[in-house]
Amino acid sequence: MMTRQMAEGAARAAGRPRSEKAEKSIIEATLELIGEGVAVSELSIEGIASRAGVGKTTIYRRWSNKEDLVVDALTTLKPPIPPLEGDSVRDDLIAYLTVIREESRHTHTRCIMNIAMSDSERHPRLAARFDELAIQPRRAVMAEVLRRGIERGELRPDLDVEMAMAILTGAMLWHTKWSHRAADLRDDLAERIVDEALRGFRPR
Amino acid sequence: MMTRQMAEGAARAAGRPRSEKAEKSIIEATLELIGEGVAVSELSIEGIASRAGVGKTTIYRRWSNKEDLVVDALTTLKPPIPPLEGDSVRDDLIAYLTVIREESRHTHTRCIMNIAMSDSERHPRLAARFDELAIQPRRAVMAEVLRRGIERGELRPDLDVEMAMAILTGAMLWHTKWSHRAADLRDDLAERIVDEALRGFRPR
DNA sequence: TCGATACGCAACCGTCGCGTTTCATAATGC
DNA sequence: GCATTATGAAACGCGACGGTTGCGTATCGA
Repeated sequence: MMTRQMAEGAARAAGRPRSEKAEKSIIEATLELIGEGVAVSELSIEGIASRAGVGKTTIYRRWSNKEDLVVDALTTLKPPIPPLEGDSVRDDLIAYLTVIREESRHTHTRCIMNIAMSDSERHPRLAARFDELAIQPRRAVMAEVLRRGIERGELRPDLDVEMAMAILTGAMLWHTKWSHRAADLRDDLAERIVDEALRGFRPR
Repeated sequence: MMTRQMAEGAARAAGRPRSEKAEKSIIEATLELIGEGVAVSELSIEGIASRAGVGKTTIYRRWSNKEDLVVDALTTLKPPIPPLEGDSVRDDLIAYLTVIREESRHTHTRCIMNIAMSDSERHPRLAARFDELAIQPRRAVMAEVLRRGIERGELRPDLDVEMAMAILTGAMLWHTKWSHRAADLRDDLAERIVDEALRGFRPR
């Protein structure tokens, strides 16, 4: 991994090997802090070290700067992509949006998203990583659902898949971010979004 | 203004009055820095003072902390809401989304939005202010357009206005934030979003 | 056993921002 | 003129953090 500090391949293990546990707890602490709403610029190596029960040295030995560490930390995020094999496009989309909604309920996810969005200007590498790990896989899943729907004849053959994804995902994000009336966040939100959107997506 | 440091009403002007110019340049500098992508947590009074050509004292005399200052700065934002009196819902919506799109092209707007979104967890007052000044007026305009459309019979009478707004605005935000293919950001983006969305919004 | 490397910890220096104070100066009312 | 208040500039002590170094210890291969 480019961002890592040497001691990966060659190097010959001559002395005490690096503690796998230390590394894990460092990354864990980093993700925890991020999950608690600490912005990248506010993350301090000292804070991470103390949270991880680790010396600063141990961190600097592995990563030469904060951004490298955060990039590696994000890498460990394995977003669970739900398998969508329902009977209909409607079922799959509702299941998908429900997952998105549940995720964005948790502060952890929200903070990570915030970082991805707000620090994207100043930390393009972070943004790229986040996109690669979190956004793209979901896009792929959703695109596949929509394509299947087109094949099955549930959706218009000329449907712009990208546009459809933007409408569905955008509507959900908008609601979870800016909704002001509790009524808009009812449990059937995903269902209502999908039903409204599908009106225009189905063949006429 | 609650957040302001006294010397507003009573107090009797006994000595040298506070410089109106200094106050303006402080707020201006604050907005400039925010516009350049500096997060609230990274904003420093010193930085603002030096940018504004002002002593720190002058700032502390007026605001007791950073957040108060930023709140006041945001207050001066007067988002221009375009008058939407087109011939059709389609025209109005396209005009509206085009404005949103143009705004989000400019780094200034993007950064302010970033702050509003990412700092909303830690600075609820900021988020509330931003919502009041930037979000709500736009929501109102768009809701009015949609309601007019319903009255005119251009839109389904049972259309959920909130949902429609979420779909339209969400789709545009999603595109401008996460779009990866240049093709998705073509000049006719607003038009394409509106046309796709309206398919489901019109009476059948 | 020995050399090498990693470990946690503490100390270190340099930088930066905060919030305060002091200073000479400028603008106002009496 | 005189008292009063504001101004920009500079400096203060303080704490947080970065990044480095040394210490004593732990864990590896040879």
